[in-house]
Amino acid sequence: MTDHHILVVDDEERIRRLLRLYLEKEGITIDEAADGKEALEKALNQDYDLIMLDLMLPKMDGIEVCRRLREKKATPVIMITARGEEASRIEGFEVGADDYVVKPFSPREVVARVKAVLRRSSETAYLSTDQKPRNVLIFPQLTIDHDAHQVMVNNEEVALTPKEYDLLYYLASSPNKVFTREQLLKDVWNYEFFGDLRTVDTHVKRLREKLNRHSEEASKMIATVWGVGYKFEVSNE
Amino acid sequence: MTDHHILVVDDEERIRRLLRLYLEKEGITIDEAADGKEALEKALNQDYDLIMLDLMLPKMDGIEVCRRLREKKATPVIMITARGEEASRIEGFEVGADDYVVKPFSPREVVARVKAVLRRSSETAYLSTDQKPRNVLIFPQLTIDHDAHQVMVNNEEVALTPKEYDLLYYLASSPNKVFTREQLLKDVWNYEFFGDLRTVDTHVKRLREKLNRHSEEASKMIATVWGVGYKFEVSNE
DNA sequence: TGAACGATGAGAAACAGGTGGATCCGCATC
DNA sequence: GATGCGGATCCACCTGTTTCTCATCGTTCA
Repeated sequence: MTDHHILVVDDEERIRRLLRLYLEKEGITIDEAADGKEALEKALNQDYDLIMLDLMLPKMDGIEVCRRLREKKATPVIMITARGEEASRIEGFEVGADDYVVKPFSPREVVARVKAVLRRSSETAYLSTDQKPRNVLIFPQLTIDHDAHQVMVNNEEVALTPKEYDLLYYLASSPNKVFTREQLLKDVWNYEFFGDLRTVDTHVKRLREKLNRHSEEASKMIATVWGVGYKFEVSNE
Repeated sequence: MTDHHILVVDDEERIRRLLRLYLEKEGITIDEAADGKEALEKALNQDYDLIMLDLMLPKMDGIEVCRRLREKKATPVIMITARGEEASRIEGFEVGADDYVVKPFSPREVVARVKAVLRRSSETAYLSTDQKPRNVLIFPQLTIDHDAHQVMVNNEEVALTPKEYDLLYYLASSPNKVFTREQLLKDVWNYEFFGDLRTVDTHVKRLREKLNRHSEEASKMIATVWGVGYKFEVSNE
């Protein structure tokens, strides 16, 4: 994921900063625009790899920006919509948006979608739709099939709740990397959640519990790092 | 599905844009024409793999375009008709259309038909007409014959309404992959529908109900993924 | 040993899915 | 052009699940 350049359009400075924060971590270069007019100008004058476009904008709404952009360019667009704007969302697809995220979003989710769109736009030329590689993480003992949203331990399915799944998937996506509780709350939960750090503990506990039912080994993969946080540990021999 | 080139003919810009959107995602190159005259000119001067042709067009209607085209070329044609123009549809077949879709169509349906025609025309060279591979999905307990638009459970036919069928077929086309309600509405419903997410639930419910009448097993194939959506689940041994 | 930190359990609150019925719409029939 | 019908959609209640918090108990390590 190198050398990408994307334009973030939102009237709330807070949201722009948040997106910048997470996307720059991925090595992506960010430009910003705060209203529809500015967005369209920049989008037309620069060749972005992707535009993240809020639906409600001063001066010109996201739909209109997208429509006018499409008259000239095929730059991929991810729409950002608030919950309850579903109707306009669909209109967004008609106008040529490639994906959308609903506010409040979790940073993790956004990064995943951005990557997916960037990947897709570079693949689309040579990979036909029905043979896309499946999105699967495989470890000894444990497999996470992200398309099926399914976790297998020793070939038995482990039934996880959404948060448990999200947490496991997040940790397992960066094996052996420690995350603080703060980081986990920020990335796995959405940005409006300012909850208790101990909430993470509770989820870790139940995750271990459920994994443990199928294999004691597997439950040990969620390792506590004293004084720091948690990591998904994979022995490397 | 590589390297195809198709011509989209419709006087409504919105429809052209919509088709472009979904077909380009499949890696297909699109040309557009807005009236019958322009369409015929382009169709004669270029070698398209397929022409999508609206029936009602300014300057020259789709039937006429098709008839004149056929005097010179055998380019496959899919007719686009509005509901209520069924009679002309038949005329379309007489004139040499290969298939038709009725407006408003669902993106999924169009893409499927386009692919089918493209596949057929590349096969037709070496495959005789009556031994075309049938379009059938087979699972333990459940078979979906897409050509016959027929669903069998334990060798008994299950009578489904159109939406129920579309939904089942869509899910079953990507076994074990989870779809959110948003995705399902976007792909299975037509482009004019901006409805309630829970509508999906209702259809799932009735689908399960009907499948369940024939086999409890089969109805369990439509699995709920809590907090995410639905998937068509096939156990994998 | 004690101070800091993690694990745990229980309960309240929020949330999501199932369900049945009301309503709407297009179509066919009379 | 009224009526009936089946399918699609919407709505709101109900129920079971999930999430979050908080207090307490255990553990780690200087």
